[in-house]
Amino acid sequence: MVNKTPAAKAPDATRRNERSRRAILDAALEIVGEVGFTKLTIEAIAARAGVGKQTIYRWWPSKAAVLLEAVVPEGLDPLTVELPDTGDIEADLRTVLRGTVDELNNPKLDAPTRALSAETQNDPELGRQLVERILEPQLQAYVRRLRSAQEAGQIAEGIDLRIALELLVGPLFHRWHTRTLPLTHDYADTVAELALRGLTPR
Amino acid sequence: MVNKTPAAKAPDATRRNERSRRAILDAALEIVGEVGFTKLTIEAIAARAGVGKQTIYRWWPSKAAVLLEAVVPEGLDPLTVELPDTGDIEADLRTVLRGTVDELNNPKLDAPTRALSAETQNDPELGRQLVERILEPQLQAYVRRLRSAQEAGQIAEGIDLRIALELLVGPLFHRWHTRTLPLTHDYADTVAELALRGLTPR
Amino acid sequence: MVNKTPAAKAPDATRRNERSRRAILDAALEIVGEVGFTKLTIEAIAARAGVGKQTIYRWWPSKAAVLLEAVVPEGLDPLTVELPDTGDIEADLRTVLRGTVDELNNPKLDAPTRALSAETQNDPELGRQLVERILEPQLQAYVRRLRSAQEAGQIAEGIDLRIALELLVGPLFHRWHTRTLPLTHDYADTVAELALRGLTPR
Amino acid sequence: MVNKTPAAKAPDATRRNERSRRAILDAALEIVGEVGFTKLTIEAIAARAGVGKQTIYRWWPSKAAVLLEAVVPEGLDPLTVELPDTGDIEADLRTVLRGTVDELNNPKLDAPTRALSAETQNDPELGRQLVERILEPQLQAYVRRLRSAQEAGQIAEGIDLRIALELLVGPLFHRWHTRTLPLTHDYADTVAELALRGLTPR
DNA sequence: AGTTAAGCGAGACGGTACGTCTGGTCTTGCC
DNA sequence: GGCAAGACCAGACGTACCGTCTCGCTTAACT
Repeated sequence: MVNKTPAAKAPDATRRNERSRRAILDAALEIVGEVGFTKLTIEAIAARAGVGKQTIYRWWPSKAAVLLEAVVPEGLDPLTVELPDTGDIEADLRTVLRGTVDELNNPKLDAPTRALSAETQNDPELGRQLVERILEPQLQAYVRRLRSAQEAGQIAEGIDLRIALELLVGPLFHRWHTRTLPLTHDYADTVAELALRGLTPR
Repeated sequence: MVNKTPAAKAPDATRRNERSRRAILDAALEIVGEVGFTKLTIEAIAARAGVGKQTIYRWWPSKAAVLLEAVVPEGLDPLTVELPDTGDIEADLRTVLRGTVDELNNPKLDAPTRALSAETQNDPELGRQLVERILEPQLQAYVRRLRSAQEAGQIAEGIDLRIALELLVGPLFHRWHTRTLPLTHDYADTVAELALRGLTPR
Repeated sequence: MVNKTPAAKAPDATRRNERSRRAILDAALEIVGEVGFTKLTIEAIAARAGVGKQTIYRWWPSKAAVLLEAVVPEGLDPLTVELPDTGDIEADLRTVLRGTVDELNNPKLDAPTRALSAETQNDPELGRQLVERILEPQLQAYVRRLRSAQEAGQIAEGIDLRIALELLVGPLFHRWHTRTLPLTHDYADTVAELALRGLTPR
Repeated sequence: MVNKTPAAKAPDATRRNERSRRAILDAALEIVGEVGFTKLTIEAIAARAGVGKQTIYRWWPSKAAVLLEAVVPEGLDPLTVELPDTGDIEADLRTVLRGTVDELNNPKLDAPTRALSAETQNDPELGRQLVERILEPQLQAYVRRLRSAQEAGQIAEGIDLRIALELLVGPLFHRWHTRTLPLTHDYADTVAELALRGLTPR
């Protein structure tokens, strides 16, 4: 399928100007970092990128969509994501959760990430894309690692690994989202420990 | 403290028109339910409420602030919140998490709640208020109930109850926020069970 | 009955606060001199005069009416106006027209006078009042002086003195109104001379 | 000179939409005739003309400027204006002043003309433009006709023709402006006669 | 002397319009 | 045909004033 609506006339992607595309994505990231998502405007992006507004409207449906593409790691994300597997599930989870904490604390990513996170509440379609292209691949990697642990007898049989995963990442996102308390490595460790304790066989 | 900025001249709250206030809050809730937060405008609220725009700007700093006040249960929320305490911590948590699931699934609350949740990402001050006035009182109730269970020996000593609480509610909010999978009573039960399993003494 | 319109409730003028009245007139004159008539607002007058807005609305129908009252020489204008009569009509007219030129060039009166002059175009009722209370008494004084000259044989019989008067003052007001060329004593003299030349008997 | 302020970025006049321009001018004239200048608003013009407000603000600095352009005869006014020259100066002036009286009595032109006349008092720059683009060309035509009469010996040498002109038109504008007495052909004739009498050689 | 009814300062209110900003579309001319 | 540029229609923004309406408070005048 090429067009959602029959009347839509899709632009010819082969003639697309890659320089303009990069300039737009870079400008969007810069501006969102400077003034926040609310004051990020298509006009400002176009001006900063030295680009006509139509060039943005031609390729993206909204400023959030631009930001989404700007945030997605350029080359290879979809399925390449993999968690470490040393055989020690708790150690591996600590490592990963600490990494997640570090990412969430990264000030350069903070503005666009929060902006996108916010916008998904108002724009479910955007949310679907963000989940599909960024979140879900990572969650699947968790599931695969947990399955490996389950097969090794480190996690009780019969446990829904999807829920297990949410037990691990839910607390981190909750704290990030509400800004109630700081996200630290200690916190990551404790979450990993307590969650795992609920998952291990008795 | 009376004024944030010395130059600000606060309006006289004793002269405030309560009818207008209610009309504004009601109109905001109605409109956000109809067209979503992005298309909710101050002008539309004023028009629907039969009120001048200035009357909104006089008392609220943003449409999000209006919505916040509209969503807060009118009379008595701050500390009255209390969780059931039957002595059976798992049963009580199931009850409460099921209730939370029901609230999150309530279509009438969905639009304003997501709108506020989103806006807190762009407006930290709003987030602070939302946490302080709505979220934190409820979380504290969790902490009190968990402490009671801890004292009854149902939860291991030395466990940080704040983190315990996040283990319970984090997964629910994560699923609500990402719209990945449905929020059901079964899900609430499973989360309660697995989280508690990690908290109980060995 | 005291009221023109049955519904109108006239305020009791005997209880009027003279201090407030003066403060309002003074404030209006000050502000119009500072920012011009367009930016003269009732609110600004009230604020500067330390007066409630209602006190202005109670006694005047518009900001132009305030200005009109502020500009009218306080005590004695209506019929006291009299032109000099030395027996030499040309000399007397030169004196008077030079005086008019001086008044029109007075920078303190310029702003309010132009403002009122302008407003009469949009508000004929105001124009009627301004003519009746300020302009007409002066014009009548001209007519009386011209009649005296006519009776002395210095002005031809049969000449409409109303038109004669307009021949004298019309050019001055035209030049003042259009700001085309400067208003000088020389100009006043020349107008008096040429106009009179058209009025004298052959 | 291109820009008054160096920072101003002038819009590209070659891209201007002529249909919008005409619609705006027509709408302004209509509305001013219906409700008067004070209640003429930019918003109403835009709405009636089916035009965005910005399109008005882009090309005109004020509603008065719009009206000025709307009132200026479209094609060819600047120097084409010429008074009749039959050789009989008094007859010619009667013709012209009668024509002026008719124009000033034209009810369709009355509202916008009075509005502009009024506005020039508050906005000297507008006054300058109105004089330059409308009034002065006509006055110059008077001067040329008077010079022709002077050269024919019908007007005394040494008379300042600029002042002579003001003797003729000043009275008419004074009466129009003050609305004291009606403007009739008889009045025009009398003014022409008396003024000329003052100008002719003895 | 006590009551009562205005005028008064203050400012909240329902409105209208302001002049600006941005959204999203359309047009022009360059490449 | 993509693109930079930017004019265009549309409409929300947040502000300024409008003219009306309470609210207490003075401040007479009239019991």
